[in-house]
Amino acid sequence: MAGVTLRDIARKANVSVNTVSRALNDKPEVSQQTKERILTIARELGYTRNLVARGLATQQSHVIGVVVSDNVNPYFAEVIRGISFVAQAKQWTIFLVNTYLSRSTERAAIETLAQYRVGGLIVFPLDWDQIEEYRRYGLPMVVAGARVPEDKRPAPFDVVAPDDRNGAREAVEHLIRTGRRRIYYCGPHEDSLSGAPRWQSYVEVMEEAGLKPALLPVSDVSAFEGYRHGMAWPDLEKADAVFAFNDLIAFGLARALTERGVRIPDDIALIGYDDVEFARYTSPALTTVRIPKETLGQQAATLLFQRIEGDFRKPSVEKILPTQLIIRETA
Amino acid sequence: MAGVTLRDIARKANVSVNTVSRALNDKPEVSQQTKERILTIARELGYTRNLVARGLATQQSHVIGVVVSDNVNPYFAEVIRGISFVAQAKQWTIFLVNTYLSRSTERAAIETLAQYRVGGLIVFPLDWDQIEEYRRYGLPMVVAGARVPEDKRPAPFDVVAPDDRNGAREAVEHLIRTGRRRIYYCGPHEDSLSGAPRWQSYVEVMEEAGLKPALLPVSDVSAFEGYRHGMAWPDLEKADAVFAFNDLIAFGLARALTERGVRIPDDIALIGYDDVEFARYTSPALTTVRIPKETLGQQAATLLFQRIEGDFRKPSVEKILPTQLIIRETA
DNA sequence: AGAATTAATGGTATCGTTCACGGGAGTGAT
DNA sequence: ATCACTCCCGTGAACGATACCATTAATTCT
Repeated sequence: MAGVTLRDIARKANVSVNTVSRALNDKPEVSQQTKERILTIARELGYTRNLVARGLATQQSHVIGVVVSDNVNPYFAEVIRGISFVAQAKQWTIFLVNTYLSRSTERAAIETLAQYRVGGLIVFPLDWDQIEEYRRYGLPMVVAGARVPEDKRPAPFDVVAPDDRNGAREAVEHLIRTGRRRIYYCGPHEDSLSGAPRWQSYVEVMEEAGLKPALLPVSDVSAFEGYRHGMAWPDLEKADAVFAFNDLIAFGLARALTERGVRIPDDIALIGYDDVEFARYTSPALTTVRIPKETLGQQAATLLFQRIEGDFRKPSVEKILPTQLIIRETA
Repeated sequence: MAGVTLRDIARKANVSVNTVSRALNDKPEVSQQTKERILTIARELGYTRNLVARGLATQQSHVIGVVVSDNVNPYFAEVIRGISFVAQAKQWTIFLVNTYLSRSTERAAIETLAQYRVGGLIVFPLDWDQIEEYRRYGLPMVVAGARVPEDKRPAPFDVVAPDDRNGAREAVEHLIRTGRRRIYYCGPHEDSLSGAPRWQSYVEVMEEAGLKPALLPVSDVSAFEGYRHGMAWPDLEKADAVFAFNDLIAFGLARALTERGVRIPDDIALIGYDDVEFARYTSPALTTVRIPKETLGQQAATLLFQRIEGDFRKPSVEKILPTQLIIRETA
C-alpha cells in the first residue's frame, strides 16, 4: 500500500528514476510539463517519500535528539515546546527520550540517538562527567539547563542555562528583606548538577547575612518529595521560610504545611523556582523565580542549528539567560 | 569520526562485510573466535551502528510515532510515560509530535511520521473524520483517548479510551447526591471529540434529576481558560457546583473563584477530570475523576505492538478503561 | 553555418546494511 | 572412497533514494 517507490512512478511516467526524484524535490532541471505529469502520477499512486532512504543517501538527517530526565515535569515540557517551535520552522523532527534520572538510561539514550544518526543533540544532563563522553559520537551538541563548572571551562560544546546563581540569590535576599531569618533550602544540593548553583547561592547569601543555612535534602524533584518532607519535617517551628529547588517541590511542601495547620506565608514563607505555568493558579499563588523556559528551548535549538549548518570551528559559547523573581502570595 | 562502517571493520579484520554484520548482531553462523576479534576491532575503531541503513535494508523501523496535542498538558505527559515504558522494554524509540490543536499540523505530523516509515502510530486525535484519512499510509495505528462514535463502528483500527461516559456520570451524580442543584459544566462540548462524551453524560444525568444543564464553553483546555471564565463569569451566584472538563480548567477556575471570594466547596463545589498527579497537592485538594493515564499509554503501546508483530487481520478492538471518582476536598 | 551554450534527461555508482545464496573445509556414516 | 551434513564464511543483490557525469536536442552566438 505504501510501498510505492520512485521506480514505480518512473515506470509509469516513462522517465528515469532520476527525473522523478528531481521533480518531486522541485528542482529546476526538469521541464514544467513533465514535473506536473510526474506529480500527478505520484499522487495517483499514493506515493509517500521515504526519508530513511533519503537520509542514507544524503548522509544527513532532519532529526534532532532531545534528552530530558522526565517530560512530565512541566519545566521540561515547556522547554520542549520552545525547541519544538524552532525545529518545526526548519522542518526538522524531534526524537524525545526520557532518562528518568538514570545515568545508564541517559547513556543508552544518547547511543540510540547516535545510531539513528540524528543531526544534533540537546541534552539536559544529569551530571557533567558523563556528558563529556558523548563527544565520541562527533555530533553537534548543546547542553542545556546547567552551566559549565569552573574547572571544566571552556566546554567543548555550547551551553544554554538560566542564571541560577543570581536567581537563587534574589529569592533568598527577598526572604531576608521581608524579615525572614530561619530560612531552609529544600532540594538537591551539591551533588546535583542543577542543584549545586542554587544551593551555593543560598548558602552564600545566608552567610553574608549572618544566618545559618539548613537543608531539607530530597531524592528527586517531584511534588511528592516536597510533600513527603513537609509531612515528615520534625522541627517545623524552627523555620519561617523555605526556598525550594523548584515549583513542584514547593507545591508539595505547601500542601503538607497547610495540612499541618501552618499558614503560608504568615508562619512560613515559600519561594519556588521555574515559574511553571501553574504557579499563578494555586492558592496562595506561588512566589517563584522565573526561568524563561520556552526561550531557553528556542535558544538551545537555534544554537544547535548554527552548529549543524556549518560552524564547527567557532569557539563554543555559554549563553546565560536572566531569571526574574516573581513575587506573588507565598512570600 | 563516527563515519566508521562495516567495510572499515571488515578490511581491518580481513573478513567480509557480511561476517562483520553477523558478528555484531551476534548471529550463530560465526565462530566465537572471529566474533570476538571483530568486536574488539569495532570497539577500537569506535564503530556506531547505523540504524538508518539497517532500517532501509530490513524494511522495518524500531520507532513508533506518538501524536498528541500538547505535551505540556500533564495528562499527555503521563500517558507518554506509559508508552515510553513499554517501548523502552522493546528497545523501540519514540517520535513525539505535538499538534498544538491544529488540524493541519496533525495532518503534517502524521505525514512526516509516515515518511520516516515508523513502525506504527499512537494518535490522540483532534477529530474523527480526519483520522480516517490516515489509513492511507497503511500503518498500524492505535487511536487513544477517545471512543469510536456510534455511527463509525467498527473502526478500522484499535482504540483505547477511558470510560468517559461513566466517569462524567459518577462525577455529576456525586454532586447531586451531596445536595448540589445548579451545576455548571465548564469545557468543550459536542464539537470536541473528547469533550462530547463528558458533556453528554452531564446533560443526561442532569435531566434525569430534573435539573437544567448549563455550559461555560471554553476554547481550549488550559488552566488559563478556566481562570478567564472564572473571572468573567457574570451570574456566579446562580451556581453551586462546577464539573470541569479537566483538572487544568478546574485549577484555573478554583483560583478565579477564590480571588472573587467564593469559598470552595462551601459556596461552589468543584470536580475536575484526569486526576493529574498534581491534583492532590492543591489546597483544597481537587476532587476529580481518575483516568489511569499510564495504563492507558501502556495499553495503547501494547496493542500497537501486537499489530506490528503480525496480526493485521484480527478484528479491531476497542478497549475501555474504567475511571474512578476520587473524592478529595473540593466536592 | 559552425561552434558554443543551455535545458532536459538518462546511466550508474553510492549511502551502510541485511539477506538469500553458494561453496569449501571438515566430520561422520556407509 | 563416496556421500551427506554441519560449520564458517564470501558473493552479489537488494533497500529507496540522491549525486555526479554523460548524453541528446534545442537554442544562442559569432
